[in-house]
Amino acid sequence: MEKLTLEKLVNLCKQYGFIFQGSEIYGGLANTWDYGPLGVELKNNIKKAWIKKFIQESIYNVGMDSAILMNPKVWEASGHLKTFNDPLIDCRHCKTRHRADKLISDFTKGKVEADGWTNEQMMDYIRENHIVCPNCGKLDYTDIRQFNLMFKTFQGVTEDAKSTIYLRPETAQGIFTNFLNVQRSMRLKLPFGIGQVGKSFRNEITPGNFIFRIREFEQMELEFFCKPGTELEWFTYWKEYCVNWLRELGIKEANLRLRDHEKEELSFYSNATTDIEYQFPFGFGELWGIASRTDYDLTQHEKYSGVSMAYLDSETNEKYIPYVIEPSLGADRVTLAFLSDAYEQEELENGDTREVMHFHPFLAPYKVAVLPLVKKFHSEKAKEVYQILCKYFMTAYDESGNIGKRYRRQDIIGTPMCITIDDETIQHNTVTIRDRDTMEQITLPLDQIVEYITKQIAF
RNA sequence: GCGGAUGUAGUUUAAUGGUAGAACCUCAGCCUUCCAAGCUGACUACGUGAGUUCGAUUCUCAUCAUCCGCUCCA
Repeated sequence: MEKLTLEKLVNLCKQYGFIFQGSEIYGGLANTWDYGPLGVELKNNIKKAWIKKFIQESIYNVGMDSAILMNPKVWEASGHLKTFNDPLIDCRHCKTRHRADKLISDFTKGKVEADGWTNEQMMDYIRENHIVCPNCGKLDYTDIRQFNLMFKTFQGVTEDAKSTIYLRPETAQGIFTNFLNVQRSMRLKLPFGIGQVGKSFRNEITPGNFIFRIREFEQMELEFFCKPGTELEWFTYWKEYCVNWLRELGIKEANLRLRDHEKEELSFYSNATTDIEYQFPFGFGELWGIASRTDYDLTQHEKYSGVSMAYLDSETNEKYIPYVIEPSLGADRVTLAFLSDAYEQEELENGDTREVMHFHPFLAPYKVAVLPLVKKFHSEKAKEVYQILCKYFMTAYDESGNIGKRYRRQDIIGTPMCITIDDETIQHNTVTIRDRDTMEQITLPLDQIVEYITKQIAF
């Protein structure tokens, strides 16, 4: 079988209405992608599957949906304002990139700190003191550019009243800032988790690889709060829980791997981090980051807001700030993973090949297609059947071309079941259901098909 | 952001300093009673902008986008 390339997948997504390039008729806008009719069904089904497993089926967890715009102090507390904002400078000669403030600080051995300087001040200082490129020794820099990973916008209707606010770079902070609200209103006891699905924005310096790294992306995050000391047990628990979710939805084992972060790689606040990586057409990439974040986030918010984040443990009467396990999954990345995992090229008996998308039926954009065997004899009855099914499932209807062609159209977009309407249907109210994977056909009375399909697509 | 490559219908592609042909796909009609059959017809493209030229899809420049490498990824 030919290897799936990213190019092939991008084309398939475009051709069949999964994903289109953003603003295409205006020449596009870099790294923006729009989900088409099938893509949005797939992605919504993935989100539904996540919510089902992590909220509905977990005795510990509840859901929420916080605002994208937040008080800027949130980002001071979280550290994003500081660490997501670098003055960068390139050496024209050797093409290396440096942080301007670090060049100055290194050059003066820490005697001069450029914190709070304007770009012009830093540039002047570098020129006046002849601070050469540490890599090649030349003094040939580009201008300083501010690389702010957070998108800025303004709140306030009049220009003079406007204040800078940010589009959130992660959904997590909306959960931390609501920790007390959720705990109190839902009468939750540790351990418990709060999950949410939502858009985040990061001005990535190098986006790319289709929807793998985009600047506007969607996250499915769980913040799981537990008693200090128990965090590593829960870390393992959620790691397995996440992998199981992927397995149950049919991700191929061979395309998955776990990567534990080495001590040196860990963020300063984390005492354990594992990435679940998936083998995309361009190689392995991070799909799901599971991090044990200690009490860093809640402590920071306590510090900056002045509001106590302590939890009163009613069993021991202790007060403490809970520790946090954060499994954070990119919705677009995992959509890409399901797309490439579903792709298969099948050899047919006559030597032809066909492309088939083998989505888990729960994820498939259309669950079932209704196909009249011959348009002029069976389409009236077929439309009746369509009207029944569309109340329950995303249902496709196709009457153009011959029956074989219509089966294949459904195969390539991953529809698991096709229902053919023939003379038998008209005479005896029975239909033929053909399964995409087994190619088996079964005959069922019309009044049993809703129940049958419901069973087939269960997750 | 830097370096390199690329840009012709939805897709894959052909040709050309005198504005483009095909295949597949799609659509309509005929035909067709279970896996891309056939026939007839139809729609659709030179990424965008400027320059050179009598005339540019072709040459030049800019821009946008994509791909590959570098850089970056709290």
